[in-house]
Amino acid sequence: MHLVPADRANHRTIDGHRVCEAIAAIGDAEHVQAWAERFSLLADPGRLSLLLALHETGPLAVSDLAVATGMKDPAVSQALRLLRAGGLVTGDRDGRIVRYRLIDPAVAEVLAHGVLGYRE
Amino acid sequence: MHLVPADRANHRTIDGHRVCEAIAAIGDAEHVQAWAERFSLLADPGRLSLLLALHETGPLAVSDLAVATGMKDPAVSQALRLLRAGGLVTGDRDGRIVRYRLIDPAVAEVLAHGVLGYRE
DNA sequence: TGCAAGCCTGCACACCTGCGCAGGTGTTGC
DNA sequence: GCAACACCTGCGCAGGTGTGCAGGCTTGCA
Repeated sequence: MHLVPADRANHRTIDGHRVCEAIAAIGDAEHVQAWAERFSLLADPGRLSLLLALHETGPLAVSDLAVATGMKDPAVSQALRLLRAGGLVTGDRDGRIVRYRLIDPAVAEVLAHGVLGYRE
Repeated sequence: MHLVPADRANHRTIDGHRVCEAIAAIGDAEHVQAWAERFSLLADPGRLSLLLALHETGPLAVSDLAVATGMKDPAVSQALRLLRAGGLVTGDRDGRIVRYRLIDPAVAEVLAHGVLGYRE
């Protein structure tokens, strides 16, 4: 395996073959970037609380989310906008109420196996 | 279930019982905070690449990680310091070489079931 | 029609973060 | 001792991020 890009080939390495394995493990840069952005959305307690509520409880209105999380409604709205821009949630309008729900299966998996799976 | 804290009890709610379910789903604030910090560490492409390399390949030296990720060694060192402070990795010194490895099982789970599980 | 509920937006503020450079510490080998 | 190597640290810059407030928009109901 010669996965080391040409611009780094002249660097010294300690375990050359392990470097190639590591490059293979990291994989596509765009894939890593996409996941980093996902995790960035999960990295705020407010947004994480919103996602947990939506994941476990299902469709919820903005004002109910505000009460459940203790956030103010502009903050909830702003957080949901970011989550919607990232493709993690979507909102269904019902009159003057908008109910949001989680639509990203990968994030749902992370919440289930990670956050909810490791709380004692 | 009356899980709504007293300071929010006077707010109007759309689905009162769902709010309580949501509060139960969110759980402990410290737990959410701890996971938000974990995700914050995963939210950088550089750190995420390092963690993927360590997770799949095992113990790796700093300079090898720099070659594998294309980062400069101060950046790798800085990233590893943050990951170490967060309890995600640890380093074993062998002479002038320090080999790092992933020690957080929850993060390993997220990497396996999330990042690596959802790449097609 | 008038009013309130529900939700969204814009703006300004302080804060934090990642990065690169230069330089430092400790170890190995000549 | 001296030089090369592996790794770490401090500093400053640029850029992004969360937050609060005030206000606007649309919908539903009397």
